[in-house]
Amino acid sequence: MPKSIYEDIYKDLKQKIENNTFSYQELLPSENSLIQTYGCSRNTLRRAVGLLVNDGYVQTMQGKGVRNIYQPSEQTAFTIGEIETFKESSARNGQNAYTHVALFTELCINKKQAEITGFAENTIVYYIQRIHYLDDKPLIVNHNYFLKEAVPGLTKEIAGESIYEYLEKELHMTIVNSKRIMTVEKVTEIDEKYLQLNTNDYNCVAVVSSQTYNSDGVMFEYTQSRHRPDYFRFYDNAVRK
Amino acid sequence: MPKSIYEDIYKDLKQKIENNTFSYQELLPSENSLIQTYGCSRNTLRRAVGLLVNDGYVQTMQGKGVRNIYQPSEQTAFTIGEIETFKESSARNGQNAYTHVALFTELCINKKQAEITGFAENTIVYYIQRIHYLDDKPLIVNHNYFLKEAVPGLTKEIAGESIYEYLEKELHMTIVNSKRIMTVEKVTEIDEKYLQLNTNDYNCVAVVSSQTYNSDGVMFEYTQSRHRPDYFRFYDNAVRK
DNA sequence: GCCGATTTGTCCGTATGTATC
DNA sequence: CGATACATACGGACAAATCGG
Repeated sequence: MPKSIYEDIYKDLKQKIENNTFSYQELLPSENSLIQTYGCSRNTLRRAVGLLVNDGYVQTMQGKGVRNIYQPSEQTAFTIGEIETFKESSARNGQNAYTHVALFTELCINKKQAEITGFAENTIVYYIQRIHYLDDKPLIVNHNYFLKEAVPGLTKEIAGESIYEYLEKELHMTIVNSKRIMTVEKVTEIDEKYLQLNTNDYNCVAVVSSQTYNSDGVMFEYTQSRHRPDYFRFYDNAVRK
Repeated sequence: MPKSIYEDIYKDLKQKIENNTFSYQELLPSENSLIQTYGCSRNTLRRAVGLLVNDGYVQTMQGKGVRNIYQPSEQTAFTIGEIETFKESSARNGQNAYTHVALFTELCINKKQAEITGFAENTIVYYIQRIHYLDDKPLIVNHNYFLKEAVPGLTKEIAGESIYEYLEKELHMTIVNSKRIMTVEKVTEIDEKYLQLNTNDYNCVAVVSSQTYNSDGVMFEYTQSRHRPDYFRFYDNAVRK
């Protein structure tokens, strides 16, 4: 069931680029010819191409054309860059994922936690500690705070599978956007315990803190993900306005 | 000299949001009323709003309206998230910046360097080592590789000021996009020397590797920025498609 | 639950401007 | 200079989601 035309065109072009239909630095067919092939309007096609620009796949040049600047990223243990779950991301990389739930409890946000998470004081949340394994190697320690009233019926069992799958399929919640901050922090005792880090080797972890909003505009999740530094990569493409 | 209407509207709305014209979680005026106030077409207005969505400033909800979800970020030593120079960024944060050029030389890319940088073997580049200070504190060690033929006339003196200012104002080059990868790496001898790091404290640095393209579609720069972990922050906003 | 008004989302056609070749 | 290609802007039409009566 196709949702929108521009999305279909975007996906089609994206796949063509990934399959090396166009070689690196080659110009794509012009807007007009793509309009012909897809039988759509100019705006619609431009919208699709705009998404590719954001992805860093192509570069548009006024008067010249659209240049393919896609280079397949070298194989890597773990990549981010969009909102995607651990399960999705590991499946995409063809690896074997497993999640261990170390803690599942309710919590009433205190003043200090309110400052960190962005939840109001005295809010009731589920606090979950999870460790994500990839090919039997512990890579990430996750500290999740979910607004209780926004995620009713969440259980430890669900947390062991995929929370987002539950939210989207069962609760029909739509995740819209996620603000993230990347930092580097000293290893804590918890990190050391679960990530099996030798502090003579690395004494830091890569930390991604995120606030996630649903389609009702409520921030329903604060998560701190603490990554093994040697398996952490964060891809990004910046476009100068 | 205003460039485009949608950009002006975007900047105006952005500023209004930053100045708390709308409170957190409040709905902005509807599209129709904004069209009236700006006297523009619907598409133009929607384009401006779309940029705010990408910035994580607002969230659009079909049938409801546009909600302000901007929260001013706590004061921080150094932030990235767009293409901006060290000079711009430090000025924005109201701090005193200084750049020391430790090395300025020409280099012929060998096989190993080709793999790292993405430049072809035997390419001639300028290789520059720079240390960025903020309020007399060394924060970043930069390893720049600039394609020589793309940046003629680059000197050590320019490198001490702002290379990008030179590229844009003197050479009239337009920087278009920049692919970046964030990782965490062990401290090297060079890092230790220049960043005055105590390895008992932190033995890692935050590394941002970037490939930058100009409007001719040439990758003219590869840079590896090695940041003091305690002053490093990377902001990002992901929008689910 | 239905209906109409409001609001955002998608799509189209067209006109004009600007950069490149 | 003209042809080509992307960039901006406008106006209109219909769809989908929301909300209030």
